[in-house]
Amino acid sequence: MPELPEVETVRRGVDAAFTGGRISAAEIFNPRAVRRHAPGADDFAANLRGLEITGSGRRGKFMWLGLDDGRALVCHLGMSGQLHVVTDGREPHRHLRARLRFTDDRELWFIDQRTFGFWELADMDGAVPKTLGHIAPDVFEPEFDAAASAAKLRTRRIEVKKALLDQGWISGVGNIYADEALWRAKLPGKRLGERVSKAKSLELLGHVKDVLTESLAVGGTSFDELYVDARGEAGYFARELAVYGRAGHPCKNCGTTITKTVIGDRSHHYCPQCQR
DNA sequence: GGTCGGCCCTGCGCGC
DNA sequence: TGCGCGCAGGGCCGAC
Repeated sequence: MPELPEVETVRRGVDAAFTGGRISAAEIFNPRAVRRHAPGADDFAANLRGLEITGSGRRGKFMWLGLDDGRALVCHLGMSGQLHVVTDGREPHRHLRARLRFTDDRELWFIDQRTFGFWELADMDGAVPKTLGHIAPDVFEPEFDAAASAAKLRTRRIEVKKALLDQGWISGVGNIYADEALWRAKLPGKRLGERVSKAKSLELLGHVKDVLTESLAVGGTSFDELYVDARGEAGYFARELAVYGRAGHPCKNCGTTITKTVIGDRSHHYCPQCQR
């Protein structure tokens, strides 16, 4: 599932391929892909025609392509979304939801099996699209304030695992890296935010940044064909995971069997010995 | 304002 | 073999 490292890996690939490129046509094959564009898919496609890509950006799991009319094409990959740079005229993928054609005959494909991802057009508000105003800065942004974020966590009456998935508090963290950061911090995911010490809150945020950094360095986490980068290549962080997807296996720290439970309707993997 | 639960969706694995 | 069910989960929305 694409979280921050996977989205950033994709963004870099798309940025390198298409910055300076001009869109000759846009095609929407599944209207769900542009469900946030109220005037509909045809209008969405018409808006993009003839525009040039000026660059790209990212906040958390959202990425966008800057457009020369001052707006942005915001992309969220959802659970299974992929952006592919296509140069070889291959046959359309069965889950191809949208496609941009460029004047040099290259194409940007939006493939999304589960259709939780989407594209939208947004005006910019400074450096970030207006529609992302409710998304908190991620740990790599200069605006991210670790001390303030730690303090905010300590006001919350929800489990810390749930808080990590709240993109309004800290963005870019999904189920995989939330579990990994909690294990590194030796913090039980069920503990309420208000019961986490100041030092532990800061330590947790440090582990969030570390695990995201390490994953980004190897191209993110791939479990199956649902995540590959813009060139179609898998990431290698799955082999580094300590708890996520390792229920029934020994903890890499103490040997205790990793346990799987549910917090906030999402799976949670942890070491019952280390995370007490 | 904060929290919670339900919904969207598709493919896979499992049990019968 | 084939069918039905549960599961995976990010973000949004309405309800409380």
